[in-house]
Amino acid sequence: MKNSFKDKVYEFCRAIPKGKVATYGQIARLAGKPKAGRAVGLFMRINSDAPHTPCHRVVAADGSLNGYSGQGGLASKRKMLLKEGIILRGSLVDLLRSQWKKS
DNA sequence: AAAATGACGGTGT
DNA sequence: TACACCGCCATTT
Repeated sequence: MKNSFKDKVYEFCRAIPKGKVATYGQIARLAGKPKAGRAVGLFMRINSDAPHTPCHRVVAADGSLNGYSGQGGLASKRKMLLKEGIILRGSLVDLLRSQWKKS
């Protein structure tokens, strides 16, 4: 209920536009803790995963899909990203073209 | 208060 | 590109 780091993470997570992806480190940075990427991933995992928060649009710094607690796991995540127009290079996301940039 | 946990990031090999 | 190691952090027990 507080405006804690965790809440900010979810907030930014929801701010990711369709067709774009963000890295854990980027969200952490926006939340004010550039090195808290680890914590960010932790929050994604405990999150309700449902469309409430598009945690599937969050990938690792190199574009690799590390994990997904949602249904289907990584396989489903990859599929969703592809469907949203995000370019996938094998198991890696083409960050050069699909990484979200905060205006 | 201290220890354990984990969907990370960067660097070196 | 893949793998191993270390450093960093918030939350929970």
